[in-house]
Amino acid sequence: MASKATSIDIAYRAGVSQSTVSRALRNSPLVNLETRQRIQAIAKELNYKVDKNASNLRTQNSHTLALLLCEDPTNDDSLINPFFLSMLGSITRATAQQGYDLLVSFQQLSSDWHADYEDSNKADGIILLGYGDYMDYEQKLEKLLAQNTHFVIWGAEHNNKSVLSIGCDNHQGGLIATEHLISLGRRAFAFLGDASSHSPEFRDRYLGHVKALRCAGLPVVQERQISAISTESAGYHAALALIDKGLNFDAIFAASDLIAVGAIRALKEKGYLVPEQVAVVGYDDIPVASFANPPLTTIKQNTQLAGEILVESLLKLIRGQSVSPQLIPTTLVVRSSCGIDHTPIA
Amino acid sequence: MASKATSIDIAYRAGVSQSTVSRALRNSPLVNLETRQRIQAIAKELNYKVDKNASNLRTQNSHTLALLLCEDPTNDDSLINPFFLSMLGSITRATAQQGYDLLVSFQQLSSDWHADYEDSNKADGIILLGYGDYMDYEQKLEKLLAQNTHFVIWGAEHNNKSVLSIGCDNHQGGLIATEHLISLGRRAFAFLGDASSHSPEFRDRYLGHVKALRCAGLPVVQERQISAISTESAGYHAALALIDKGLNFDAIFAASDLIAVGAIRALKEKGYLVPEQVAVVGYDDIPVASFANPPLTTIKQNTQLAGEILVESLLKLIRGQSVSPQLIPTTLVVRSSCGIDHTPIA
DNA sequence: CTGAAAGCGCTTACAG
DNA sequence: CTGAAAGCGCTTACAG
Repeated sequence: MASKATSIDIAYRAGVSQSTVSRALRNSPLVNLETRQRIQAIAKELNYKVDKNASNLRTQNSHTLALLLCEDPTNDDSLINPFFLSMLGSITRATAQQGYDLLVSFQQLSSDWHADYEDSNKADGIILLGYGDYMDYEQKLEKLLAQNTHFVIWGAEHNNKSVLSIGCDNHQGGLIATEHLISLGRRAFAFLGDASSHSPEFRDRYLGHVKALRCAGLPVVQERQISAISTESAGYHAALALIDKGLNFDAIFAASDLIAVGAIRALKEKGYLVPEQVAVVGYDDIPVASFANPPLTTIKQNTQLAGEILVESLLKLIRGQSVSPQLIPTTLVVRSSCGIDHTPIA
Repeated sequence: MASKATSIDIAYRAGVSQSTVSRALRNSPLVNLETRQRIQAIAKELNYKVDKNASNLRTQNSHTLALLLCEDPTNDDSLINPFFLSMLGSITRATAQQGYDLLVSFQQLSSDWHADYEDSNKADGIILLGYGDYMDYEQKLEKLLAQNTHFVIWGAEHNNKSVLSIGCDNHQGGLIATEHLISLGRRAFAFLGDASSHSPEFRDRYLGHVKALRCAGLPVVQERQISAISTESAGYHAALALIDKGLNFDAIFAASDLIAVGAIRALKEKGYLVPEQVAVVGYDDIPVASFANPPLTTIKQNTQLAGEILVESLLKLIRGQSVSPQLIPTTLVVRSSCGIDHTPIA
């Protein structure tokens, strides 16, 4: 096996200096057109590629973005939340479209993630993605900030204005989901999902939900809010806990589709008819949503657009351009899990 | 912002040479234990990280693996096959566990993918993943081989013995899926999926299917094999085409879950009862499978294990250790889409 | 056990 | 338009 061609090999064949080769390959107008083309032809012939390590070392930037998936460690290890998988796909595409490479990593496996990437010069910036416990990594964000690391974070808007967050409008999502249920005649609502400041995205969904109730003059019943992380099993258990309380309810707004799907399973096991007795709305529009039984009405987050905006914003940040947090609108996807017009039970 | 600390900064503070710092940070026993610890403490304090570009350039290896997702370009751009998304997740994990980084990329966006990664020294090896048209990239594989690139390919075993392939045992999968249907009394089979050499994985599933029919003394009816790529919509149209032929059939073996889900939709639209009149088995066990209506019986590929084996094998290849192709056994996941004992119709 | 030095393969002022 | 040279931040023989 011949070892890889370097710019020196090309210089030798072309009878020019290595500097000229370097310039020609970057298509510098400084180099005579004919020489440039000759050099490029030789490079192609030798299957030459610029050594990124060398050029990055020299220029001190990597043309690489890092994606850190910070998932709730209580999740089953083998399952990544399908919503994030979808985001991962769109971020991968958007990154490639911008001519950057994408380094992917999971948080749990690297305790020192805040420093691992940019500091080791492998990435110019970081995208943080995850429904983690925000309290947990608040300090890590501080550290990133202190180090002047370029990063964007997916999710709710952040208290600290220096943190650039991009996310879907969770408040609006919670609002329209609930308004839809109200318009169908539902009156007694339960909310399944953590609504504390540990899960700012879920909390915003909850706040939107509460706002819709208030606007409609409906009561907000604390006992019908059951905490749950975003898994099918948490949704299942949250719904069981709700049922156990013996309270009346005719609608469930679940903070995520996985929770909704688990809740539907629990409801059916306990003999409830969905949507006749209990309407259910989820959040995310993961692929499973349309295959649930009944198919799940949900709030769709545009992951395609989200990935693009995330990447674009990070790139702007890296280039020193000004960027501001963005809220991406969500849309209601109506399927049959909320049924049609309903006579209120309470 | 202070610029990043280098080994020289540490050397200065520790009052030793830069060489000693480098050794100490790699925990070399050559360096006096006390000195080593002092240096490591200073490094920690300065939040120092080795510059990977520099060390990679020097050592000529990158501790990075590249994953190339080669998807069928006829797919909807926004959707990645959930099976590959799941593989992506397990590969990401497995790579991190081995202390490597993962670079992710899609084929369509880079015409020159065969050279982009290893040649530019950003990755030590490549994992190729995709239900592409194998004929299409046969030559690209040749090129990879010619360049002595380290790579593993997910999928069917390859004619060229120099290509290391890791995959699930598609033949066995097709066999057990069909045997299961036969055991339930099904006799008139249709196969939905490309069975040509363009899709070696699907073809192996088909061959396993045919073998089971032969063993049971059942006819293999050419007209009931309808080509389809792995999308829900292709499955839908394939099933419609099958129905249009006016042939009798009481079982469908679909080459993938997406095809199966599309086929079920078509069957239901046309008034067929699933599984009463037509039993359906899919392949992959994607998340949607359990939520299909009826829940889909399918062949599960162990993506967790597959990711680990893929990464381990590639790493062995890179280290020059011997590796051989591996076939990962599949398992039958029985749900309700094949129903129970059935009186044959033909 | 430690240091001085070479060199990985580029990019880019500087000089002509 | 082109070349000689410095230098990015490491690792690792080589010499002591």
